[in-house]
Amino acid sequence: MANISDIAKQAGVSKSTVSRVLNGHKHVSKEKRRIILDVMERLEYSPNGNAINLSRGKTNTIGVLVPRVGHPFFHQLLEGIGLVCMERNHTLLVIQTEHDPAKEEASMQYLRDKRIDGLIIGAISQPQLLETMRTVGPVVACEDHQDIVPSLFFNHGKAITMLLQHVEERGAKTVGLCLGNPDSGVGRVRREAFDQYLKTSTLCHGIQWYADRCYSFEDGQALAGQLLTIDLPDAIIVGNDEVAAGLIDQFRKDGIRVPEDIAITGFDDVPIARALEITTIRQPVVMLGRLAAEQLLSDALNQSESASSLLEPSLMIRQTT
Amino acid sequence: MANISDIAKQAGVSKSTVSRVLNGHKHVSKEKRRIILDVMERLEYSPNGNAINLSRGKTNTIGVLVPRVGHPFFHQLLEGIGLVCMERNHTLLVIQTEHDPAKEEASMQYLRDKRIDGLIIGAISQPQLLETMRTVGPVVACEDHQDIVPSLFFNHGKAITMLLQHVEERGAKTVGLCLGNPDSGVGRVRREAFDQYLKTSTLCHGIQWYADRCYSFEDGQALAGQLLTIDLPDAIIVGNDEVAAGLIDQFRKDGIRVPEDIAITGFDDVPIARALEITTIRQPVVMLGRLAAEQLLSDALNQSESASSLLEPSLMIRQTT
DNA sequence: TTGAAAGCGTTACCAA
DNA sequence: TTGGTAACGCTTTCAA
Repeated sequence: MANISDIAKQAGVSKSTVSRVLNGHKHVSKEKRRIILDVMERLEYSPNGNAINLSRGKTNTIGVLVPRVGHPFFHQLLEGIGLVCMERNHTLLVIQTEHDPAKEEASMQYLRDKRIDGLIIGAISQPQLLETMRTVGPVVACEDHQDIVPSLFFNHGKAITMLLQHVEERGAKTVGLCLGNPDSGVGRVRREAFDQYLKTSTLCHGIQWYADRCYSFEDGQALAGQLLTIDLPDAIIVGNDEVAAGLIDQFRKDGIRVPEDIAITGFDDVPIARALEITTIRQPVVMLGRLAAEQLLSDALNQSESASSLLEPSLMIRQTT
Repeated sequence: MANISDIAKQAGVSKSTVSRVLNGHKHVSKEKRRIILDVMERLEYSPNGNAINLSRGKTNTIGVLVPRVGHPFFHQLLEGIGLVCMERNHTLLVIQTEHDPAKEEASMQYLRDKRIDGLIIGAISQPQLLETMRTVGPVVACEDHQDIVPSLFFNHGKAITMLLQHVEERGAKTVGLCLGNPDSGVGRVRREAFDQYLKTSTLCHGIQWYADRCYSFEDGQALAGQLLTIDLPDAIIVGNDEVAAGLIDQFRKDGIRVPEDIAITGFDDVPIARALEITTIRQPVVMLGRLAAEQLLSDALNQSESASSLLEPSLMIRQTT
């Protein structure tokens, strides 16, 4: 593979001059520029990205930390981030943590490493890591960690409150809760809002109606099975549409009527929620991804103060409540 | 930020020795190793990734080309690839093309660039590009381009045949077809298999029962509306579970019974297909991602001959046929 | 407008 | 077991 020296030699100029045309600098004579471009063409020259990165001290690459790209929230987030990357000529490095603390910690290495210019946190189970991360490079979170790093996130607390209010209005006296990862920022916020709401309401909750680490349709089906062995609550708030769908599916198979016997709410408004007419929360996740990426990029360029902001959810009322 | 020279100086050894402990080489005295590690700790040293990449001539990073990460097929593929990357200590660079030819072409740059060690093609609209790509670095495709590059892909033709055979056995005399992008490789293969089957069977198809560019739940609902203005076929083969779900949903709302009045099949076996009990085709997409990544990595290491292979679909018979 | 040379932070070869 | 030094391929500063 030809390198910059080969080009310089063949064109009869110095590396500096070649570098100048490479970077579109002025102050290069028309003739030399033409010769250099010719030689490049002839030798099928292509600059080495790592050398550029090393020399410039930056990579035009941003990393994003997600537990799993298959999860609807995260792949929508990735899509938004990816779009901004395209527009602004950046590259997207995806780090899947599978909620593994060790992997979360290892991800910091990329930043330290200088292999990425900045990092977007999709979700993190050890927020304390953020303290160190932000000393290593620009970080933006898509969960509420605004006391530590700039954060853009949905008002999950408000969403939970809206759901509880809604099922209560529909006449529920008892309510269950099913979360994904209870240790994530989102998990904790949801849990807190749930507990908070109950304190000021006559709605009842008992530990037998609590579950977590439910992520899939099948997890929902399994949960339905468990719930059937006890008295059902009047309503259950589920942190994810697919899990809600699994619950509904299994309940109906077992002759439990939704919403008459139990009201069920989902989260995210993915297609399955529309198909099953699930009452759920809609959030513009792709947009969140875009905003986070834009924030990070302008941050990395010191173009603006880093700010946090809270995006509002909307309640989609359908047939399961 | 401390670099390797700083460490060497403070530890009173040469860069070479530091490099040796960094890479876990033997032939370093216990004592020096300890001193060096101490200094590293004290200075919070972290090696520069770009320098390593440049020096080694490789990055332990693989790229993957997808139209859109939000599409179910592609995010499942990404998930599989991502898992292998984790296991084998590699990093995943995601390139979203949005079907844009210019972006597909630009993606080659990463390979040329040496910023990635290999490239996985999720989908590409200009297969001729692959000719050049494979001269630039290792490439594996997840569509059928086996005449050009190693390819791992599903047998879509077989899947269509299985579906047609199944609905015919169930008594269908007339059948419709609904595709996504008819110009994609997958679209063409499916169409061809469909036409082929009809030639050797008494099943009937008419142009009024054909549709394409249907991608979403809503597209399915709209299609149901259109079909209702004409005589329904006995069965319809739909290229995507979400579209099938939309069809079913709208039909049921309009009092059409599925499968009695019309049998409907989907494709992909995503959660919505399980929720609605849709007869569909299951393809282990995450596994395809894993296999492709493993193929690429062993390829990049010259560990094996590059081979292509055809993965078999399975028919999931449920309640809509 | 051009070129020489000093980085950038590693690895790896060759001697010692 | 160690160290010196030449790569790796580019950018950038300083002089000319």
